[in-house]
Amino acid sequence: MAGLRAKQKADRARRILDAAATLFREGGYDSARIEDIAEMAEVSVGTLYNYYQNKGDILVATVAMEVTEVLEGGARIVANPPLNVAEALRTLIAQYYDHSLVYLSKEMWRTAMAISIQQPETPLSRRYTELDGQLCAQVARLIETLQARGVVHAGVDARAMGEVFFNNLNMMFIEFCKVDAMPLEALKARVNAQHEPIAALISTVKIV
Amino acid sequence: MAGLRAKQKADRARRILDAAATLFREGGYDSARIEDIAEMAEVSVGTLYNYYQNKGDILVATVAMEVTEVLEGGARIVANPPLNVAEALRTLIAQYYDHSLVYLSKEMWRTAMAISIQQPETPLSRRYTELDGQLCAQVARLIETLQARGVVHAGVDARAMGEVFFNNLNMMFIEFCKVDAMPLEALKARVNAQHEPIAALISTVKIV
DNA sequence: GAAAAAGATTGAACGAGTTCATTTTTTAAG
DNA sequence: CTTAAAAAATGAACTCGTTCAATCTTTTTC
Repeated sequence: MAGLRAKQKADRARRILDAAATLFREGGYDSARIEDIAEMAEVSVGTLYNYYQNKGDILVATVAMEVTEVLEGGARIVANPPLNVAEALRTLIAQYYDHSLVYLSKEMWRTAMAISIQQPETPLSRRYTELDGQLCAQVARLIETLQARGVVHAGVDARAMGEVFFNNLNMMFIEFCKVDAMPLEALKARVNAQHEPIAALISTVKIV
Repeated sequence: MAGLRAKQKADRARRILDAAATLFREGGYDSARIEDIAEMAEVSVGTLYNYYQNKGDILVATVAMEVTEVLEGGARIVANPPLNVAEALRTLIAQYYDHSLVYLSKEMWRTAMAISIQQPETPLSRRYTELDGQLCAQVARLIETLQARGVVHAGVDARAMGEVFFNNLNMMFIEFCKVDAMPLEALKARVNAQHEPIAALISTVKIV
């Protein structure tokens, strides 16, 4: 048997992640005790720490999976976007926002974002930051694509524009997660209100 | 004697805040133990918790004072800004960024931002969020002022534009705090590179 | 297939933030 | 001035994340 050890290792890692995700979603991050997660995953507390550096890492790992999925969906939109700046942005951003609460609660997002800010040198925080960078690049690519198709004025700095759009939608998402009562639609409406006038400025097509 | 109690109370609150700020700056947030802060402030651990809900609150209180100062400096710039969009933005943002590291370390900022995201319902986190809102409004007011003086095209949505500029500079500041090696000048250069092309779009004055 | 080496697991012990029943101090009332 | 009531201070005890020396399991060696 070539990989009994490797097999057990993969199995345990997955069990821990599943147990943690379940408990985080059920009662929130703080209420899920390491001991509980270990028990549900059928490993000891010490073993859990062989797989993840600390409690936060487990959460960030969960969030990283979610972001990876969103990136894939976003790539499809960027490959063939609506040929209208405001609408293209709305479509891509809706893809991001709509997926965000499928597997994760606002509280989980808040905790994950807080961790990635507070301990940026952790391997999984680095990964989270890197995924953020990819999302940012994706928005920039959208603007570049629109520019290549003549929908955005040639003189516009697509890269800078994309970064600013991304930082805005990201910051607005943080604010959204801070207010439990705020619905997704309100977030989308507010971001659209910010982006639409700017989209009009860089657009070659005038909307009536 | 009307206010012995009130006087002692104010005195203790200040002593705790001073002690905490000193220890946070010296060795970082995590290394400063509650017991150490209490000892330096000459109160017991329990008393400290009568004045602040938790360790994070003490830090957020410190940061809130810093932001308040920055807001005052910003108001002077907005009242009489350079009559050039890119330059006006640069000036206001330099005021924000340059003050940011005078009293606080990047690590303190990271921790404070993380706390205000993670526990947004805490009184002092609310205060921090409110101050953020005031900074945002200040940037919007800058654009409005420039528009009123004819430097920004009349058709531009100054409010939306200001919010987007602010969210961008705020997000970039978070990234800046995540990388210990990054100097202030690099941050300002990157943000300027993002804002300058947009400033050109909304500006009535063309730069050669 | 037995023994040694390497790799993982374990849970008791530790550290630091937080709580709360008790004690002390201040104010108000008689 | 004495005493009762209110407010605040105190620190030992508690919780929970984290560590690490001892133990067990898997792999490699001969």
